[in-house]
Amino acid sequence: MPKIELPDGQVRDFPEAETAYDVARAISPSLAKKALAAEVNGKIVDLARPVKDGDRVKIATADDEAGLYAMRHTAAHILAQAILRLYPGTKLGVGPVIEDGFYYDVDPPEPITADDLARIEAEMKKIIAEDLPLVRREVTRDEARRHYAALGDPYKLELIDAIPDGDPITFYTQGEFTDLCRGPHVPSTGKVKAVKLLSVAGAYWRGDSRRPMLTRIYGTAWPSEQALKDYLQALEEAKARDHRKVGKELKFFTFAKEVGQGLPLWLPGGAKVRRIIERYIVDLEESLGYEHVYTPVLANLELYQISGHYAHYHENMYPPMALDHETLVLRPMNCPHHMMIYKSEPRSYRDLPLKIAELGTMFRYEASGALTGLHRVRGMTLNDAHIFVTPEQIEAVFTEVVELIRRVYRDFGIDDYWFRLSLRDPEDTEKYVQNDEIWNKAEGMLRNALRALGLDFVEAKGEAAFYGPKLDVQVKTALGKDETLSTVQLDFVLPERFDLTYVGEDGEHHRPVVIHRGVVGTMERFVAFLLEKTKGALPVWLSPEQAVVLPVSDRFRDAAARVVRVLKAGGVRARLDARNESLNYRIRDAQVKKIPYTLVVGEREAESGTVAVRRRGETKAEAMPVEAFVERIREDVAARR
RNA sequence: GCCGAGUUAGUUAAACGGUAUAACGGCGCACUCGUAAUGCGCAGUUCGGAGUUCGAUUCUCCGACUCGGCACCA
Repeated sequence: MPKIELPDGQVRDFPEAETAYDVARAISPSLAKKALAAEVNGKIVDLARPVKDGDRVKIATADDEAGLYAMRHTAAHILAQAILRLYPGTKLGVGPVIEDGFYYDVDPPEPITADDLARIEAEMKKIIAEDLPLVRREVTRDEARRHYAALGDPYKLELIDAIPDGDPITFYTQGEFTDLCRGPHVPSTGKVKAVKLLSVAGAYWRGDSRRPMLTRIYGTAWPSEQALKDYLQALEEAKARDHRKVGKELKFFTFAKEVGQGLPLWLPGGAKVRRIIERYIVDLEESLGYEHVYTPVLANLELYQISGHYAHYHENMYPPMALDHETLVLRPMNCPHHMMIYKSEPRSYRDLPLKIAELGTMFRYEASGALTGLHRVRGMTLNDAHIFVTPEQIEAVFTEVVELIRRVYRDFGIDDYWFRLSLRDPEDTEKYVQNDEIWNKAEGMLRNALRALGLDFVEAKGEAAFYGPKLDVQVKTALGKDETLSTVQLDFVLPERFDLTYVGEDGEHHRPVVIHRGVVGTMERFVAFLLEKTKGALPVWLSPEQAVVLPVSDRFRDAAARVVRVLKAGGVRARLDARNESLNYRIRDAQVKKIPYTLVVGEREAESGTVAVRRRGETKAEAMPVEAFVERIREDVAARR
């Protein structure tokens, strides 16, 4: 007589119930119909799984994460089944659920391209219409191996071998198709309501670039056609925010193959925004005791051999140039130069923390396939600083930097971000400087400081810099990809390698610790992020043009020009648009160009010394004296609106 | 770098292997206009190279770049 605890906390008797599905049926027939999976004691399982006395059971429908998960997981199996029907002999990799969808990695006997997706999708719809039940079966390792040996599928065999001893090995069968899978799944293929295949791409087997490349097919699945349609529309809207599109329309930046891949040209509008951001951050940092410097983008290779960059990072560096008696490299990072500034004179504990900052331009040889607009480039300028501290100062300075980051994000209106503590992968001996003691110490310190700050953060193994762990501040791009905007890194390695010292209170030499930090990050990525966040409608304080002044007709051209002069004298970035076009045309143009304020000057305004002010995105205009408008802009800028 | 798909005017797009187009933008002319597109006119080496063909924007090959992923990463 199983007594089952339901999500609302009530405990009920389900005399006949053997499975989660029985529980759903006993609660209500309509729930049984909608049921896709179940959560039993917090674990997502098939509806057909047995329940026992004392279990906590929640029936999952398409409205629940668990239900959607099971549905998309089954959709992945349907995809694999469809591919096997159309491309017999295809070998299967993995087919997991991802955010908003699923994919399956396959190795077909003939290439599958985007043109084939419609066919595969049609076959999937057939399988859904067949409403094939999914049957779970636990198998022995031997049986599983025999199954895939017979099919000649090396990938599944490898997956079987990777399952730890003692873990159950399960097969799910739907119709003629059986897949190695831990589940859970919906009860039958007909429960998958709306599917669509989105794209096809190459993906290395097990994420390893030394291993074969499989064909990955991405798809999405939703509980209804309408939900699918809404999702596809959201995808389209996301594309409209893409900084590559917006940046092109607003003429913020461009690329030219004659200049080079991944080397952006900042056009006047983008350059203006960048300069505003640069002035903002330099002023702010100087007010906090940072000292801004300039150092060259080239350096002797030796500098990067001392730092260890050449050993650990040379694949991302442009190759050395041997000239005269020097061998030079383009710098991929600014740190070594700042180490040399530290070393340029003896330092005392009284000098610390010493904050050396620079808008440092650097060049990294990024893989060609990684380049994406301004998000990933080969030439970039970083809002960089290196803070030299005593070991005792680490936590206080780290905290101060995190607070600076939060302040800057507030000023830019960025509120959707999260912290990632990036740690080394101790297994990866090639990437990371070897010194267990230092790593453990550094990682422990960061973790403690974050806890003391009371910040939520996720830990990510293998994301650290080669010389130390770091705190990354993560945001999402318009297309939904995670990206690092800011970073704070703890470094015990460079001070050693450069033999940095300071004289302590005791008169002895001590080793400082370096904190690397980028707050605004690279100007390229930051501006790209702002463009995507605002869809190009930048706040007044950042807009390259804050106001455009439109004379109603030529008769008011002089009056409008006078207004522009007053605005400019008042510090407003204003422009006259007296083109031989209709007023409506020029208003539309100003809206399309996302200019915050459009000012119309006609007879009424010319006589009274006013302007008719229309805000971006609004249709009503408000008349005010020119001086009042200047004041309004000043308020906007002061409030960083 | 790897897998796949693309590349036509400043931009977005069209053109069975048979005269290269349209819209927007730009420029010129007319209109002198009151809050999201006034009318008319003007301007083009189909990414580069090679090949197939009587003839290539279209087919084939090579290269460059862009896009979607993977790997890498601020």
